[in-house]
Amino acid sequence: MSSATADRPKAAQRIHSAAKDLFHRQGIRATGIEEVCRVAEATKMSLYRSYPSKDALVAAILEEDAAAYDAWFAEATALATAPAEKLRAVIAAIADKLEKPDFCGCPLLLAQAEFRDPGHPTFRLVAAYKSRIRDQLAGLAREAGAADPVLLGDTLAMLIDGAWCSLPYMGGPQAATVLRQSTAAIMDVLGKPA
Amino acid sequence: MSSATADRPKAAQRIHSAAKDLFHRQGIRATGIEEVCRVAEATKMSLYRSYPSKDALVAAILEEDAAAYDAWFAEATALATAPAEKLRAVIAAIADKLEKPDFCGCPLLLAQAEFRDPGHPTFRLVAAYKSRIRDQLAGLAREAGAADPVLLGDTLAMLIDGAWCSLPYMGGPQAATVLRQSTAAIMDVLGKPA
DNA sequence: TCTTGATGATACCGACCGGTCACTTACTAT
DNA sequence: ATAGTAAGTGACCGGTCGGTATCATCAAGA
Repeated sequence: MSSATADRPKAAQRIHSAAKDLFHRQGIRATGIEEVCRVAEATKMSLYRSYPSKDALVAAILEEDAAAYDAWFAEATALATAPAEKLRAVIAAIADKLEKPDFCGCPLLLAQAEFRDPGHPTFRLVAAYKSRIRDQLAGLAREAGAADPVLLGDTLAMLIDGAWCSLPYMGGPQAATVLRQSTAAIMDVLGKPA
Repeated sequence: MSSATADRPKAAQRIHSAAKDLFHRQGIRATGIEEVCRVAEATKMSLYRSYPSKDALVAAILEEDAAAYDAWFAEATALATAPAEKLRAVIAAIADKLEKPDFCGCPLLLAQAEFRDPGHPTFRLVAAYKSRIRDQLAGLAREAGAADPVLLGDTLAMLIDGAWCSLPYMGGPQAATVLRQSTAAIMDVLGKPA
C-alpha cells in the first residue's frame, strides 16, 4: 500500500475535486460535507484545515470554474482571427461540451439557481461571470460589424444559457445540433451591418 | 379582529400561497417549513393536516404551476388563428412576463436545478412539462410550414429557457426586448418552407 | 345547548448538518 | 535520531430540519 499512498494526491486536492464533482452533479445544498469527505477518502478535519467553511470551499470551486471558463473562452477565440469566426468558435466549443455524455450543465448557472438571494456571494459571483461573458460576446459582435451588437451578443448569450437548460429534456446531441444551427442562422441575420 | 378572521382564507390556502411565493423567490431547499408557516400565519399542524409531507406540498405547487402554464399557453395561442401568429403570441406573452418587476424566473426550471437527481419526482415533473412545451412549439412550427419544424421549435424553446436564465444579469426589460427581437429574426429565417 | 370540525399553541422527537475538539499516526527533512 | 508537519480518528457540540403528539380554542350548525 506504500506505493499507492505515495502517488496519492494530497488530501486538500482530493477534497477539492470530490467536492467539485459532487456539487456539480448533485447540487451544492444537496451535498453534505460528510459525503464530500467520504468520496474524497479524507476527513472533516482535513477539509477544515484547508477551507474555513463549506461556503469558502464552494466559493473556491466556483471561482475556479469561472476562471476555467475565462481561459477556455480565450483559447477558443484565439484559434480564429476574424471576430465573426471567434464567435463561431465559441459556439462550436460549447456545442462540443454539450455532447459530452456526463456533462450536466453550466455549474455556475446551476449554482445560481440554488442561491437566489441577490446578496449572496455565490449569486454575485455568477452574475458577474455571466455579465463578463455577455460583454465579451457583444464586443465580438461589434468587431464583427453587426448592426446591433448588443442584440446579437445577448441573443447568443440567451441561446447558450438556454442550451444548458435544455440538456435534461433535449439531450446533449440534440442541444448541440440546435445550438449550432440556430446560431448560424442568427448570425446570418444579425451579423451583417445595418 | 372577528371581521378579519371571518374574511381570512383557510389555513391550507394561506400555507399554499405562502409556500408558493417563498419556494419561488428563495428556492425550495432554502425554505424551511417553519418559515412557510410563519409567513402563512399558520401552524405546522395545519400544514401537516393538509399535506402529508414537505415533498407533497412541493409537488402540489409544482403541479399547479405546470397546469397554470398549460392553461396560459392555451390562452395565449387561442387569441391568434394562424400557427405563426400563435407562436408569436406565446413569445409575446413570455416577454410580458419577463417585464414584471417581481418576476424571478420560471419556477419549474429553478426547481429542477435544485433537484438534479433524474429519479426525483420534481426533476421528472419538470422534464415532462418542458417536453410538452417543446412538442407544442414544434407542432405549431410544423403547422406554420417551417422547413425544419423541430429545429425552429427547439430554437424557440432554447431562447425561452435562456430568457429565464438571463433575468439575473440582463434584467427583465432587456431580456424581453432581446427575446422579442431575436425570435422575430429567427422566425423570419426558419419559419419559411424549404 | 351540544357537538363537531377546523385551527391554534407548544413542547417534543430523531436525524442530520456544519463545525470543533483532543489525540494519534506517518512521512520527511535535517 | 529527532523534530516538524500533514493527515487521520472518533467523539462531540449547538443548531436546524422535517415531522408528531397533546391539549386548548372557537365558530357554526343541528
